[in-house]
Amino acid sequence: MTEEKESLNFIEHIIEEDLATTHSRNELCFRFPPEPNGYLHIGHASAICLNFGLGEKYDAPVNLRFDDTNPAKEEQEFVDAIKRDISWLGFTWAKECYASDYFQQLYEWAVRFIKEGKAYVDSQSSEDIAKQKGTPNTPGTPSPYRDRSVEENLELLEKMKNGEVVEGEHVLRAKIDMGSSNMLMRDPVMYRVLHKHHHRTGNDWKIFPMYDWTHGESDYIEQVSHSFCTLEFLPHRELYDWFLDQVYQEDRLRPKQREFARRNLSHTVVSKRKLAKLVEEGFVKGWDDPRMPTISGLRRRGYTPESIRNFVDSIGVGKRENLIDVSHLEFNVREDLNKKAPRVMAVLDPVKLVITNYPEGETEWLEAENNPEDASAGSRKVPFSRELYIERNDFKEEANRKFFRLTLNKEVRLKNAYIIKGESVVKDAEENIIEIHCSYDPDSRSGSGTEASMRKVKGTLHWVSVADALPIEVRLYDRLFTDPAPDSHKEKDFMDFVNPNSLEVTTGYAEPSLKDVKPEDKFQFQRLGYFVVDRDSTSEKIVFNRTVPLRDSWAKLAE
RNA sequence: UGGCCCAUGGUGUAACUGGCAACACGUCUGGUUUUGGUCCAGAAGAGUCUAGGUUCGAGCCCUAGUGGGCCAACCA
Repeated sequence: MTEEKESLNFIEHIIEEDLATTHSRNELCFRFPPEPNGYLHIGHASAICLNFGLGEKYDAPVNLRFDDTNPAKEEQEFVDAIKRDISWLGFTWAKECYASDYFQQLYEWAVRFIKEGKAYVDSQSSEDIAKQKGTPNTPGTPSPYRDRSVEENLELLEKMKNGEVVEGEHVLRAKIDMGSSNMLMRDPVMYRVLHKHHHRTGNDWKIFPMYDWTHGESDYIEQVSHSFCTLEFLPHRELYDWFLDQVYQEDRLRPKQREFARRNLSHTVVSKRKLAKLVEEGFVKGWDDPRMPTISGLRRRGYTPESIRNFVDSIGVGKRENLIDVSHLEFNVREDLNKKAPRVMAVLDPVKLVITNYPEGETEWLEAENNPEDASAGSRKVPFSRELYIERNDFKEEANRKFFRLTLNKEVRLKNAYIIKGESVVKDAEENIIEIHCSYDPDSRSGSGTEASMRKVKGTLHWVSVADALPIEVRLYDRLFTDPAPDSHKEKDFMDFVNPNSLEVTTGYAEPSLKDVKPEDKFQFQRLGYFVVDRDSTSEKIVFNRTVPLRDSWAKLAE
């Protein structure tokens, strides 16, 4: 066994170092802590793959913890959707946890804080409290309630808890340092009063802990060793540690928060508020619209879990600002689908091709390989006859040498079938081509030894037999935003960058073997791209979403 | 007027305690192929934000500057 020199990302370096100094391997424990207030999106995929990936790498548990401390925004529906999406990505959590399970413990600790003079009830308005906080440049001033007696504090917190005060009347604040250069240390709010129904605790609690007061303590309760979050939480670390200092006991493991940069995808917006606007204003049909950057949208677009995980792994983690080009993501889908998606033929912009020397009324069933990348995928039969559909832009009456498709008097191969030669065209009164006539070489059937090495033809076309053609509906997608970074234009509305042509609905014909497909089945339509069967469509026809075009081919076909 | 974080080809990351800047995507050539896909071979493209310093030697360490980001929700 030779030791492979493996390059670690900075997160793994942190863990390796802790393993070498302070932590034993079986102490490692991670967590993914979504707030159940919306759907998971591609941005979350990074955090999911990071935490669960570490779990797999170090054989350590990863908890799925719902950060459900704000009943105003959270719903059971989102809890279910999040669990479904994480499972779909292929990850398994060790424990399903809820911050709300720790409300009682948190409350008992808070009482202790008061008794120890580390917390007090403030009875000012949120505006006044904000004012006293100062600015990043100027220190804050202490609240007039900062030195309330322990008894009074205890009594008021009890009232808050029992719902005897209205929302906003009091808050519980930690007594830290109003002069700190870190705004978060200026007596942060620990509890606020909220008379809202919570999706799990119902109406039991009238006070709800803030994020900072909940997160580190939840990590501590679950004995999470490393709590990874995004960079904007870096200033929270000092507070995370302060809260932990107050409750930490020597014989327990002490969690650490570390931060990484969130990944930004070009031509993508992940702000919940903005995505919601797209849904509300009808630019997309819902949160799982195939154009949406949500995990469910990507799934419906035909992305595979593997492609998303490979993508996240390949872009790594860092600490700097970034804007990852979507071509990275697209590469990963193509790479995965290339191995998995059976090749089938479909024609989206049909024009009739008549093989003049082929017997009328006859149909022969030709052998077609399902996937050249996967021998075990086997083969199928496709019907061939005198009248076929081919792609309109696969024919030009005459063309230059760079045109690798059908022209008059030149030979091309029909995929899985015969070599044909263009003869003539039939046009209507407006000079539109209605039919293309050609002849075929009966001896050139696929597999008959007429490969390119034997006979050079201009190219290979996909086709569908008219008599057996299966009508289909096809949805072609383009990027949702015209700008690589619609979020960076602070002075402009992101709606200015919504691409009005992000969806093109069209029809076409596919080979009959597709008549029994199921939702989420994926195919490569030869030369047209990767497609996925859409579920619950409103169309009579089978609907296919194009996941992604084949590399380059679509642009060139459309030239 | 403050504090903290970051800075490597077009993009994203590497470079283990300093030792000729690597990988992937993208781009461009050429070859194979019954997909203008795949696959194969190859190329171009950064001398690591700037200026100093330490050192035999700096992308890595130090100082200053510049540029970008974060911090003033009873959101997370």
